[in-house]
Amino acid sequence: MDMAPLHCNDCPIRHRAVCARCEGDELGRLEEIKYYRSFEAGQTVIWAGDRMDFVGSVVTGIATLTQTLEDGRTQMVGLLLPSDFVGRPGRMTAAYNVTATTDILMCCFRKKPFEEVMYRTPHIAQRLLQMTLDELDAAREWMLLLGRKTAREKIASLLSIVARRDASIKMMEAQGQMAFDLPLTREAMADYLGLTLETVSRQISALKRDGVIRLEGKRHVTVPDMDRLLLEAGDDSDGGLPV
Amino acid sequence: MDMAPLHCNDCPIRHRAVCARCEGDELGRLEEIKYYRSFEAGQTVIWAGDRMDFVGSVVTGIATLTQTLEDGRTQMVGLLLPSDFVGRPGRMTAAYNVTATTDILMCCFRKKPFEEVMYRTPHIAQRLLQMTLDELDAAREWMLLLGRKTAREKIASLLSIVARRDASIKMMEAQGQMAFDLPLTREAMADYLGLTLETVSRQISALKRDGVIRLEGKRHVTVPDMDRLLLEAGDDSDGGLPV
DNA sequence: AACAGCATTTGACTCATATCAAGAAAGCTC
DNA sequence: GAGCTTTCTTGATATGAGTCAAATGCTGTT
Repeated sequence: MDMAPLHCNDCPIRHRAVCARCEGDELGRLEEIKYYRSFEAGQTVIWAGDRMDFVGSVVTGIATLTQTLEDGRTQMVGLLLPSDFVGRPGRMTAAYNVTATTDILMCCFRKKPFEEVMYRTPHIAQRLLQMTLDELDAAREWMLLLGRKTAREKIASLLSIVARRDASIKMMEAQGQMAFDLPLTREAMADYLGLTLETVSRQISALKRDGVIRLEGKRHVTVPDMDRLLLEAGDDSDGGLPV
Repeated sequence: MDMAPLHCNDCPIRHRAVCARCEGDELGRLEEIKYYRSFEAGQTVIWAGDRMDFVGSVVTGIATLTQTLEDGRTQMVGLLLPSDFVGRPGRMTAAYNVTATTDILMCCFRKKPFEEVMYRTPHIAQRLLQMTLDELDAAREWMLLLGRKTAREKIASLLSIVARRDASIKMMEAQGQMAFDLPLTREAMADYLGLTLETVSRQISALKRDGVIRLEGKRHVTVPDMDRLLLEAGDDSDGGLPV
């Protein structure tokens, strides 16, 4: 089970989260009002439409934002990784379902006190603006994927994003041979990519058959040649998200 | 041809744009550094990847943000209406193509001076954060549309968004019978919805045949029953974007 | 070891949308 | 207003991804 860090200075997301630009006093104000919550894999953090009286950051683990149509069709609209921010200052109700994909630990603030601190602390609003702009860019990249890419390109894109992120955590370049774990089930991948889980499965098999990837178990992926994968993803060479 | 307002107080987007929360002094600082540019329908404002040394707001007219894959497939990722902001403080190059769909007038600021004013003026950053969060919500709504809606639902969704926006400009409720002009060609609609222009045309014909809409000319749409259109759009009842 | 419960893969078939092609309508230019 | 060009509509056909169904493989349980 995750242990909550006692002090912000020991926090693994200290320099990437909404608090990243705060120092000394400013950090102190946040530290005073923060509290931790944890959720088990599979648990729902919030339902769309529910009253939401807190905001917060993912400290460890992975969560998803999803939207659904009345008849149950669902689309993932965000993948929340450590340091990502949940909730919107100035809004009463949640706009999306937030679900824990793995066990997660969140650093939370009641909305009201957070808003007050934010208005007194430009560094928080500045950092939140920067993070929101990054999310907007990521959302627009996904719009291109959802609207115009083929199933194979969608899968290759998802794999290369996961590979890139994994590389950035390990502080390596995303090139040559790479290996990583998929943090999502086939169904979650389908919801992310706007596909059915059968199509996801078939396309992963096809990429395997064509030597673009190798699989050990269902979740561990090896990419012998990152450039080849990027080619399959169909992005132009200056490629995509810097995740 | 559009005339640029001499003073911000006469500006049609004074209370909706990035300057909305500024008064007196704050507004003065922006007024000092602003300048106007206009573009004709069809002109490209910026190409993705180009160096971008200004930011600005659309004052009148409509522009689009698009992304493209190498082979020419293109996806619209944003529709810029009056008061929408273009460009990102802190970034060197444009991330998307910006194209004028109609003649447009833009209120621009060189990026450097704007950034300096913004850091001294919390009201600007606050307003920009709010606008960016709204855009992110809109982008996520579009992700649901692109990933999970049928062609018919996509068209109905676009029509209802245009109808709603038109109503909000005219300060009316979006219900009962409504009439408005489509600001986009069939091709632009296709790029927005992740469809081909033939499919757009067919689905519009189908909605007409089924009595959901009426057409006068290619561009003028009458919706006899807004609720029926919303039903066709497939959103749940608490429905979508408040554009 | 046998079994239950999932997640995943694979197969056969269907269907929605894309593609290719032609024609009609609307807008412009001279 | 004749002759362009561009935009839009419609038809015939192809195809990629969805649907329905069954089989396989894993995980954990008793």
